[in-house]
Amino acid sequence: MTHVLDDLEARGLVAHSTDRDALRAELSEGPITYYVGFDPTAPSLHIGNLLQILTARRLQLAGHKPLLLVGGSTGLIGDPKEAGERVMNTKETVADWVNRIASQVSRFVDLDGANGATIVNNLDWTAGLSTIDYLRDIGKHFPVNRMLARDVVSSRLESGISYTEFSYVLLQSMDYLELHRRHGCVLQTGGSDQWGNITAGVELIRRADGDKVHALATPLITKADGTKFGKTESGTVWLDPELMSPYAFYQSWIQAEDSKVVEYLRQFTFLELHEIARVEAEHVQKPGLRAAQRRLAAEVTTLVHGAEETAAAELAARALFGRAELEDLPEATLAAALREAGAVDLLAADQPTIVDALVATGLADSKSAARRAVGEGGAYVNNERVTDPELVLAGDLLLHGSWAVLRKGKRSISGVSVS
RNA sequence: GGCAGGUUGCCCGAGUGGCCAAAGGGAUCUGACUGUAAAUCAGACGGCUCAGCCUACGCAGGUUCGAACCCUGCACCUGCCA
Repeated sequence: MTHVLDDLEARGLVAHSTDRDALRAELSEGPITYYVGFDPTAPSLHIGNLLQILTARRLQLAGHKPLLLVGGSTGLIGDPKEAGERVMNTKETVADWVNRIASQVSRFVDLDGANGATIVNNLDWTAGLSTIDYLRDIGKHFPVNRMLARDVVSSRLESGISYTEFSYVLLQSMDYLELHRRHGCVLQTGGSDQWGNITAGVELIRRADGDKVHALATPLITKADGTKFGKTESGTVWLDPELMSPYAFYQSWIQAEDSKVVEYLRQFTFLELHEIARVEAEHVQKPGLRAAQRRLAAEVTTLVHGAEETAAAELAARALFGRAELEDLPEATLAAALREAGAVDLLAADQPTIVDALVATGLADSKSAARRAVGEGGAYVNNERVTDPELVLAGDLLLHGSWAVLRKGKRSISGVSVS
C-alpha cells in the first residue's frame, strides 16, 4: 500500500514539512495523533478549509487519529493578516460560529473507532489561564526579535498591529503544546499561510518539553491567473448550503479552468490517482467535453452536500445548459431545475419587464446594470437574446404558462416564475 | 504635546475653482471567438421615472454665479520631533 505521505505528495498536497524522513518513519511505525485547526471567522467554512479537512481525512484513512480544533479562543483574537487589523467579533458571535463549524467539520471524518476524530476547542485551556502563568510559561519561550522578523508581522509594522494580534502566534503554539501533552499529538497540518504559526508551535514544544514534533503544510491553492482559489465573482465558496446553494457550489467547480482541473481532482477528491490519470487523458483529448470539470464538480459536491443534492445540481445544469430545447422539458423538470438554480416569484399583475426580472433575480445589481446588460446583448430569456429592456415577461414567453429561464452572459442563470 | 504630509468611485491612483460622474491601471461585467475553459480583441463599469435629473471626492460649515479643488472646525491615518 502507498505510504500516506507519498500519496499526499503525489496529490500536490505537501508544500512544506519538518524533517520529512523522520515524519515518514513515525507515520510508518503506527498510528499517530495529529491536529488541524479552524478559526471561527465566519458562520461557515469555505473550500480553502475543505482542503484541510480532506487532508485530515486522508491521514485518518491511513489509520491515524485526527484532532479537529475549533478556535474558540484564537477566533476571539484574530490571526494577523497583511491587509490589516481585523475587526473583533463579539464573544457570543464567535461562540455561535464555533458550534456551527464544529458540526460542519465532524461530517467529514469518522468520529468512532480506534482512530475516531476528536473535536477540541482551545477555549477549554485558555479561558481559565492566568495572565501571569501565560507570560511565565509561554511568553518566556518567545523572543520578540524573532516574532518581529516574521513576514506578516514585519509587513504590518508600518500600518500598525495591535498587541492582541501580535500575540496570536503564542496562542496557536500553546494549542499544539497542550494537544501534545493531553493527547500525544505529534503532527500539525495546515495551509502554507499557517506555516509560521505551526512551526512556532513545534519550537515551543521543543523548548518547553524537549520533544520533537512535526509540521506539514499544504500549498496555497490558486486559480490559473495566480489569484487565490475559493472566491468566485460573487464571493467566497462556502460549504454551508444556507450561504451557498449546492447548485452554486457545483457551478463553482464546473467552471474550473482546464489548466487547473486535474490538480483540483487530485487535491479535492478521493479518486485514485490512476483514475484521475484516466480522466486527465480524456480531458486532454477532448477538453471541450469538460468531462474532468463534471467529474470534479460531482465528486466534491457529493462530499460536501451528499449524493441527492449533487444529482439535483447536475440535473439542473444539464437542463439549463444542455442542448435540449427548453420547451421540450416537462414542467416538473424545468421547475425543479430552476428552483435549484435559484428562482424568484413575480406577480403577473406587476407586468414585470426583463429589467425588473434581472434585478429581482440578482443577476443584475441595479436597473441601470440590467439595462446595460440588455443594451450589450447580454440578456437572454429562454435562451433567446433580448434587445428591448421594456419587454414584459408574459404570454408566450412563459414556459408552461409561468416559467422563464433568465440568463445574463453565458453562465449566470436564474429562474423566474410569473403568476 | 509640536511640526509636516495625507483621507478621491470595488482596489490602487491622477486631478488643486467651471471643459469632472472625475485621467490611468487593476478587479468585475458584456460581446466577438468558443467548450459553463484559457488567451486575444472590442465595449461597459454611481443611481434613477435615463438624450434629462439626482447622489458622490473623510465629516460639518463657509466663500463663490459655480468647489473634489479655496477657507474654518472636527475625525482618522502616516512620518519626523518631544
